[in-house]
Amino acid sequence: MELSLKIKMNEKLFLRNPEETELGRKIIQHGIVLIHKIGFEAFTFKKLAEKITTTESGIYRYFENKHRLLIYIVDWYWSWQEYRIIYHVYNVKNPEIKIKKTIQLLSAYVKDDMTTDYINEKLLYEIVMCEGAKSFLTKHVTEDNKAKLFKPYKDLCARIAGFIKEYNPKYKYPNTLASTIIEMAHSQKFYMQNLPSLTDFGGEKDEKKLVAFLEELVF
Amino acid sequence: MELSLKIKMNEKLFLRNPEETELGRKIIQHGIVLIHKIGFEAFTFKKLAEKITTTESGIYRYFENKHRLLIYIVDWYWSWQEYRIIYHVYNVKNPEIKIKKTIQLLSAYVKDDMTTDYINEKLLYEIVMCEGAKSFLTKHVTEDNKAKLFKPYKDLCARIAGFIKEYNPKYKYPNTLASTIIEMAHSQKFYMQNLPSLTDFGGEKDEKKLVAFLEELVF
DNA sequence: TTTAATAGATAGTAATACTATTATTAATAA
DNA sequence: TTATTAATAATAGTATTACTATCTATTAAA
Repeated sequence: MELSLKIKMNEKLFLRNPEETELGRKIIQHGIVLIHKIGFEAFTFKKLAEKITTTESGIYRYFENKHRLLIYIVDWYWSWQEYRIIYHVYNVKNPEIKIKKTIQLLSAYVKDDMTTDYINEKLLYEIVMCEGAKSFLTKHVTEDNKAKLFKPYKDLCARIAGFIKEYNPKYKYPNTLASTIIEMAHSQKFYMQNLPSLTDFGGEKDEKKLVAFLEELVF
Repeated sequence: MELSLKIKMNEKLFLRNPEETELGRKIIQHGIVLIHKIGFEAFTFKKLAEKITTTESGIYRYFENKHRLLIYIVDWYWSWQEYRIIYHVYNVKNPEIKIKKTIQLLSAYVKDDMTTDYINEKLLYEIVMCEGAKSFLTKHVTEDNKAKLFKPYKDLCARIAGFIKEYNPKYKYPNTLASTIIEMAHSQKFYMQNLPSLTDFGGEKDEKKLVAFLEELVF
């Protein structure tokens, strides 16, 4: 990711850059709203086209298929999360504090943060929670990975692994622990809302216990 | 789950019991083979029908849709894993050994174990690794959960949480830790094979390091 | 001003996810 | 035994999905 507010996206994700045109930004903005509303399975380009008064083929000129659009918005989310972490940890020397801050940022309920005009971070966060794994749980993971489509997720993981290495250079599984933190912050949140018996924080509205659990796991 | 070798499946999962007929068993057996081969997205009842020389509508008489078939086989897998754990932990008193055995069973590469004639556990294990999460990552989780379609997964989680409580009755997050173990045993395995930079055991063929990681996490 | 690129609208196609109907076979009652 | 009913199998049909292709209108650059 780039350290500017504008997140540079992998060019292989789209046929034409959606950031550059009105229609492109509408596709992203309302794509997020619609996927959030009806779920990725029921989401189609035709339905999205109706919402933004364009045609199916209009959207196909930007994205090859709906899966690429999903990866696009999920990638954007991970880059945004990494940006937030870098921002909040800036000038912090103590690696323990860096890790704690990271856990908090990943576990907290996200609100639409208004730094980006056409992306609703709250909805995006819920999409990543419910549909995020579908971006790589496919028969074409390997090709997609070669095309660097999952780079933002891997970058975030590597950054957190870096904090863990700073904290304890001898620890043998920094990457595994980092991906565990990211994944658990999201999937336990999904369980809390949908399958509470898989957690110990069923139905609770705040994330304090989840943060406590993750901190215990790490330290 | 029932303690017999025959796993009793939730009746809401099917329209007619696939265990009771030749065609039904073929649907399960070749359904597993085909989902493993082409992935759940590309899998259709028509393609499966061709493989077992029946018709699409023949399969629809057993399962409402392909998602129900997925839940059926994923549920079978979790019940089978719980059965294996109960079996291997039988007469063991020490909760630490119980947990270690559980971690080993969940992390080990599964081979087709031949106790069941028409289900290939090795393929099923890989399906759960790649497609398992899709059984509950839907807009209808809540209804499915009310219909108890995820009971085998929750039972397994509760059993492992029980071991954790035995080991340390004061620990505050037994269910969360249990679901973390189950999930990480499967998703880290997926990463090892497909996105190795998210782990510290990239490309390795055995699960020793994964077991060590999970044990460090718990103890 | 001409050309070239872009956007928009329309139509078309193969495959998917089903449903409904008809045909066939098996089981049971008169 | 025959007639009736019931269960199962096969066939056909439909709306939607996931695209592709074509044609026209508009805008922008040379």
